[in-house]
Amino acid sequence: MLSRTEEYALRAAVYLARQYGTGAARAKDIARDTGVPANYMSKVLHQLAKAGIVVSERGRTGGFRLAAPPRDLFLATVVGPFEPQVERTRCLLGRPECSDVNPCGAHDRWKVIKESTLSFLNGTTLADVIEGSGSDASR
Amino acid sequence: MLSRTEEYALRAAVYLARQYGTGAARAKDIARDTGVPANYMSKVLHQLAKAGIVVSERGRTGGFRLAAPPRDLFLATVVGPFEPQVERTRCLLGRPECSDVNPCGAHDRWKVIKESTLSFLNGTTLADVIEGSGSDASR
DNA sequence: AGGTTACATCACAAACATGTGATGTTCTGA
DNA sequence: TCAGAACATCACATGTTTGTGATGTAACCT
Repeated sequence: MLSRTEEYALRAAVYLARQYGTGAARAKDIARDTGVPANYMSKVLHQLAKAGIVVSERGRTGGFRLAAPPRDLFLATVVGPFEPQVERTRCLLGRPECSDVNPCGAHDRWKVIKESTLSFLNGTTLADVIEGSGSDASR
Repeated sequence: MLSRTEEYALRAAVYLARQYGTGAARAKDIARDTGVPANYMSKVLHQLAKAGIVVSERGRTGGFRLAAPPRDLFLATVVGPFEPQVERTRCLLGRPECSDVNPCGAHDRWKVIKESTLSFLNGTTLADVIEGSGSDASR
């Protein structure tokens, strides 16, 4: 459902959320603890930094920190910089035009799936995830 | 959410469902009408044939037919031969162990998404799709 | 200051998905 | 029977994702 790279971004963000407020974490440690190749994780973290989701600090005491409290960061924000941009609206059956007004046979059902995925990503914060389960509706 | 190849398989299956009972359709025509590269579609159709979802016939009057009535073919069946097999159970946060008993912080919410996708694919037939919309619950 | 430690960046390789072209093989129908 | 039409198969090209290695650059600490 999500690309590997997107998952890696989530893992890093959750990792940083867990130790929010306790200083910067080194890319190498994040990579090791999340089971992601170190150099690859570096690039992912760099992209997250470029997107303003994490802050990087160089030098001896450097590393990465979340740019905002976990409560304010949604999964969609974390994953956003790695999304293909396109294709989210593509018709499942390949029709050039496929919309609510002019739907293909699978449009309505497929739309439910897409929207529940989006609302999961848009409605869940890093804080929600590190606190454990519990739905939006329950608070 | 689905790979391109999986979408191509769906397009072909829906195409064949639409003309179920009227004989075989040629790969070239299916490819043209669904907007898929002809040679690529050939390979997709061949895999569908190997999986027993469609039947191929050679020779002058040859082509592809569905191996069963549209009402009996679920989208999951069509897409199945192209699924990676793995990764469907992978933890979103990369934990080696992640299950209902021992869940990560995102497990429950993520599970809802995965299951709604699966129930869409497992609960929708080709007949449902060509008839237009209408949910399982409504019949 | 200068060395060490971190991130930043570049170059490239491997794996996979996707797409193209050519050729073989089987069946039909005249 | 045999030529044509269709699928079957092989070989390969392209593009993207994922992963690896080496080097550059900035900051800290002694």
